[in-house]
Amino acid sequence: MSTELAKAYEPQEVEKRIYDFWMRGGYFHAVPDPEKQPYTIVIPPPNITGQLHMGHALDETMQDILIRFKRMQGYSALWLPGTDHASIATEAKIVEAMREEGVTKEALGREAFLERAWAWKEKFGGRIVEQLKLLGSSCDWDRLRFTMDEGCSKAVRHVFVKLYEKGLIYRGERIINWCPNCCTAISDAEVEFEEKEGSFWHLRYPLSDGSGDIQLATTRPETMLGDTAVAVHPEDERYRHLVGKTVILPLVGKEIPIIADEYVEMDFGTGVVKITPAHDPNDFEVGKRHGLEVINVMDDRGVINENGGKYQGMPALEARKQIVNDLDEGGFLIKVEPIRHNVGTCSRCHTVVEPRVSTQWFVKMEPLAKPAVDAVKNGEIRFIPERMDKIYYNWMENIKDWCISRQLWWGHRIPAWYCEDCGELIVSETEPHKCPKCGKSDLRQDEDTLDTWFSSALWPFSTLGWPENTEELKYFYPTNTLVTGYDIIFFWVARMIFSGLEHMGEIPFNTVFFHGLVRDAQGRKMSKSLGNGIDPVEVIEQYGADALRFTLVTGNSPGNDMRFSDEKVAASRNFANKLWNAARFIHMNIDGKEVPCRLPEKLCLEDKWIVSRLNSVGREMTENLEKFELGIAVGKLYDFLWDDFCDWYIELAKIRMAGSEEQAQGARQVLVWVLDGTLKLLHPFMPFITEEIWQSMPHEGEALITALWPEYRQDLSFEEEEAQMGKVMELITAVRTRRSEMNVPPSRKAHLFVETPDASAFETEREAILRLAYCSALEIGASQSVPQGAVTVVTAACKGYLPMDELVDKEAESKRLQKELESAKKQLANVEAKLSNETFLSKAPQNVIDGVRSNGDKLREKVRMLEESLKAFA
RNA sequence: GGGGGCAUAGCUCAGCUGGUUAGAGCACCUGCCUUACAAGCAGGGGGUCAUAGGUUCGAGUCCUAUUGUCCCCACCA
Repeated sequence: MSTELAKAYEPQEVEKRIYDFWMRGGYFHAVPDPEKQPYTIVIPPPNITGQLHMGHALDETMQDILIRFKRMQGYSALWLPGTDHASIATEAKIVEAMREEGVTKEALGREAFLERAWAWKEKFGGRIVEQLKLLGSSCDWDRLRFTMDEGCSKAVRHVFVKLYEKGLIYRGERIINWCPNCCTAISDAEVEFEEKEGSFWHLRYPLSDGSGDIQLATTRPETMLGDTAVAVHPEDERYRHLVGKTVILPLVGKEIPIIADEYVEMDFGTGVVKITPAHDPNDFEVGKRHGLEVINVMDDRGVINENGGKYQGMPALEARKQIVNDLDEGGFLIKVEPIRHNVGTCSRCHTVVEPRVSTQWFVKMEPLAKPAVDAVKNGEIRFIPERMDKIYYNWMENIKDWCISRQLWWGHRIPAWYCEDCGELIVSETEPHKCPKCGKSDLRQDEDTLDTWFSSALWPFSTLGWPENTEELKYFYPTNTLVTGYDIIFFWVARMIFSGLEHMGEIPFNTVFFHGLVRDAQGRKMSKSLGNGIDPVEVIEQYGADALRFTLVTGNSPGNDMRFSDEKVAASRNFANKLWNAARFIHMNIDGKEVPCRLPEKLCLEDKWIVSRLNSVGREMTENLEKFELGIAVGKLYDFLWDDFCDWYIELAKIRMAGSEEQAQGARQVLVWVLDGTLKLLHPFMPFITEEIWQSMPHEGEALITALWPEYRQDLSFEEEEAQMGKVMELITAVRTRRSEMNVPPSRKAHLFVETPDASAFETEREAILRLAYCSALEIGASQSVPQGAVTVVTAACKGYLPMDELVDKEAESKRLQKELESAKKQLANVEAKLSNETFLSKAPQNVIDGVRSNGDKLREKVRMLEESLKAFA
């Protein structure tokens, strides 16, 4: 960078070059280092099929900020990257691509399909990684992992076998959620309820003894083919006499019992429920209690099977039509009502889920959930924001067993084999060659694969080499912070917690930092169907990665959703540009000169002020960052850089640049030093521009990314000077305001008289006042004889007069002073009321009382001065 | 049915453990090309902090209720 460069910061060229520089330097690589403390973040692995979206951008930005911060603080900071195979999502995409070629999975066969899938992974798995780099993510790319790589797969098999042997994984026939489109079982967490318009069919089931009928209603008439009972509430007087009797199931002609079960709600509908154990979770439970037969009437594709009689071969919806029609003709249909009800859909494809009895693999959750709840309750793991605790408890405490088998090919194949000969089930980490029971070698591996979240649950330790006890695992586990969206607390966070506790005997991370969703400018969720998604890559191209990052963390608090708009990015870009130009200004003044990045021996008032401000901003930011208040932290630096450094300090420095060489050199060094500190504090948020500028400035060390984070220094805290400078700034602002109100252009300078009991600060900053308050001359003293009718400005520390008689509307000026006096008096009255309040004085902390007292003193002085000025008009 | 978030300037939002006169960005108004930056500079207007109670010396901040709004979980056939 040099002064010849563009007036505006151009990120496009800089970012690529700086990222290469970091990569070449190996700065992202973290190793176990006994001299340092470890700090670890594992990335929430993005799907290999995915493209970078704003959610990722937010997620990665937060992680990168934390990692860069910790790295600069001297930790061995590991950010471990990787990607997820996303079994169901990826398989669906591949199948879809194949359909366009006219190829089906079945025609291709398992092996050939998997070849395609791996090719797909090679082709697209790298894309998202490249996009993460555009954001500036300082991941340790040497450690890039994939949930289906050898190590992770080994961990998966190990865990499966271990849990099976402990009895925590079992295979069994249960009612599960079946997606007829994806053609696989899915877990409860993968079902999304959507409110849909439906119909409520009221039916009549005749009693077998011919004594009448019983009426009930259903939203899914096609399941009646599998009805094995009709249920009423045991205390329902209306039906008590019917319990134990049977009805003839219409269309099927089978005799089924009327049973009593408390599950039935008397007040809902007719108080009679048809029971279909094979196709409804509640009915399944009822069926178990009453020993009812379970008749599955649908196949994998949601087509009526051989149990459906004449309806066999019809897809469910078609069967529904036909059945309703037949019921009507048979006189079994009473009426049809429209109804809005919640329907479970597949979270991936939004097909209506079919509850269905099927043999699947499950993880027994209760024993795993308990310690996982305790870890959060006892504070070992902390959620930010805290309210996420409740969501977590609520889920974990009502958890059902986790269905982990999927009828898919892309994923970790279940390490279970069946002996074709004796039927023995063998669960093993490695492929068995003969049956341990009968000794035959005719073994067949289970066809199913595991839920994709089964492998991601192991991510914090499988990526560090587990089940081997590697150096990395010992050093970096447990990890420190997990950054993720609140939407995957169940899918992922909860499962990592119980997995870590179960397999490592230790929590996987101590803090979970949740962020919200990035919404569009109108507050809508970004989605493909709405077409309102904003591509982070395009934003980076237009405004730069730093501007995007800054936008994503500014002005929002943990766990809350945020709106994203072009205007916000533009504002962030402007901030980057502001910094760029401050650096250009400094270059103008130091290029060709010997200026070390070191404070000069002698600091003047404004130097001490800015140094002290930077010092305390640094301390506050450190505190904020440690509390994960990223937005607050960066906000403070924004104000410091823009308001204090640019608008005041640089303006003040210009005066000294034109002064003696000694003055100029002092200013140059302070400029360089303060900029250096600012760049360090800003680096985690805006890594590219800060590194670029830092490299061009006098500095110590080879890269900003590894520079030391500024520590608070007591010797650089100058409270008195900050107060003195404050007085001067207040006067300058007051004069500017008065001039502006009178529409006096800066070109028209005026004489300024300053009356103050303590002139020292004003004397010290004489030149600054002259220049920044647009003065032609300046007189400072304990008292001033001022020409009649001068404009008055009153601050807490002084009174200023501007003899601009001809511009002054005497009456208006008098009124204005009167108004200002009243306001000051009102405030003073407030303060005095407080100070005469005994309970306030006895109960409020001393520092608050002192604050009020000193404010009272200031106000009294101000009132006095205003009254005096007003007299001049009388 | 259960749980939670949000409600602060025209708009988008900050406001950490309660403590002087409630802030920012954008938008708006006025004046400035003051040789770092017009993506800028200097000023300005604009808020009874959703409503009603309560706790407290003191409430945007804590408690209760109400209204509006968004979300999560469960799910009635």
